[in-house]
Amino acid sequence: MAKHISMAVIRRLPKYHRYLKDLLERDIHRISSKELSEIIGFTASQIRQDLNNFGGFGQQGYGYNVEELYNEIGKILGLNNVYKTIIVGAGNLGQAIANYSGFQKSGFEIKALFEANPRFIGLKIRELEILDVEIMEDYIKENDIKIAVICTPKESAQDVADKLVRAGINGIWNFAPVDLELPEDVVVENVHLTESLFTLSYLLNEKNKATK
Amino acid sequence: MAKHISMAVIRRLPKYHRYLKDLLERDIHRISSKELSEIIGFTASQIRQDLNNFGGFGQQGYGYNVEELYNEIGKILGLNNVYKTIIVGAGNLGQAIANYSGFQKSGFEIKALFEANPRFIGLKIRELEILDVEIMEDYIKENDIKIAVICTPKESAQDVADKLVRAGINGIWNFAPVDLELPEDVVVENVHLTESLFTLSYLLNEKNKATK
DNA sequence: TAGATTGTTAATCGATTAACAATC
DNA sequence: TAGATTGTTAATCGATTAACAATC
Repeated sequence: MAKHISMAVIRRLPKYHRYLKDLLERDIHRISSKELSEIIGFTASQIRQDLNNFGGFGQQGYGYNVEELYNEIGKILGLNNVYKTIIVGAGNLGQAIANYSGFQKSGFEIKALFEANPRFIGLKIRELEILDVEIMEDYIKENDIKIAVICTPKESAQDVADKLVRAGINGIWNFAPVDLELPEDVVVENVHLTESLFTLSYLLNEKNKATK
Repeated sequence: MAKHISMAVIRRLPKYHRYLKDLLERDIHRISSKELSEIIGFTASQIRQDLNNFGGFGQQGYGYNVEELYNEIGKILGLNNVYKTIIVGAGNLGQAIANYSGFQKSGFEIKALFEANPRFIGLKIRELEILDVEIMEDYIKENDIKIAVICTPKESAQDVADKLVRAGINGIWNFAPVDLELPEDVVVENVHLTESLFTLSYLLNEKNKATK
């Protein structure tokens, strides 16, 4: 049985992935936990512990092969899969996500944008037509959509989530400032921008107090 | 001397703030840690511990006054201040942030957008003119800007950050997928969207393995 | 082989939870 | 007053760091 991996570890994986890609682009093919520690800012001990949750990717006396480790972490993150994705809410944020090519490159294929406001329906973002949220459930079922990105105002987010769940979505990337109520087999990742900004505000305040 | 507050606690504060606002809007004026626990999903014990880092806001036998607690947490987060803010990078994401009225309402006054691409310079987003990033340093100094939001591609983010630091900015809200090198008196809060999406991807994968 | 560095166990540190006396 | 619920101390749990034998 697979060992339980804590969220703290999981959230470090994408960062390893990013730094390893960087190293590859700089043509560095071998790295020790100590060297990686110096550029990524985690302790060498933590890096070895983290990686050993998933298997022994290193070699004593040598370190880690950058390309191999990059690929392995990619697999652990599920980046070898392709996920059909839709975006709900075609406001600025929805459009920004639709336009960011990095997500597509990582295997998140954005198939359509949905919107409730009739003024937007029928318009196009890149190649993507904006569709009426009324037909969303059918679209998800017919096109085997796995992931939905919620970029609606908070008032409609739970409603949209309920529709997504009914249509059989597996995962939700939620940008609305609410905590969605979901069945436990649906995975959710929240991006609460206001909470992030308020954290910055707290830290700024702290700093100002310290200087006084 | 002020007691040290851990990041875990700090990151929960905006969530308390959000739920307390909700309660106020629903005309609930009094709440116990136990009741709050049930709606916010932290343990009652944790809630009391968290709040007591900042002072005794409750009353034995009664609980907490919602409005008072909401205001106190707002003050702790520094939301009674107004911060002059600029956005660097006028792509979709920069525009999305400029257009979101919630940030303005919380005291983050967006004063200008800066952009390197001449095609965008001079255009307007709402009332905001897009300015040339070349004049950014002077603008910051002349207008007493405290916060900058970085929405540039990753290649220019560190360069922009260096300019911001030189001009005397206090805090950076960074959306570029890099870890910025900054002097320690400049506060930074990262929003790494790709890391968030990859976390969702991991969790989806995990779930699928479990069902098999 | 000698040196380097992993994988892994043990020790430490910090955060969360439990318990309960204080008190409204 | 009796009941409720906080503030706070103590216990537990989990995550990070240190140490070192294994081994390339």
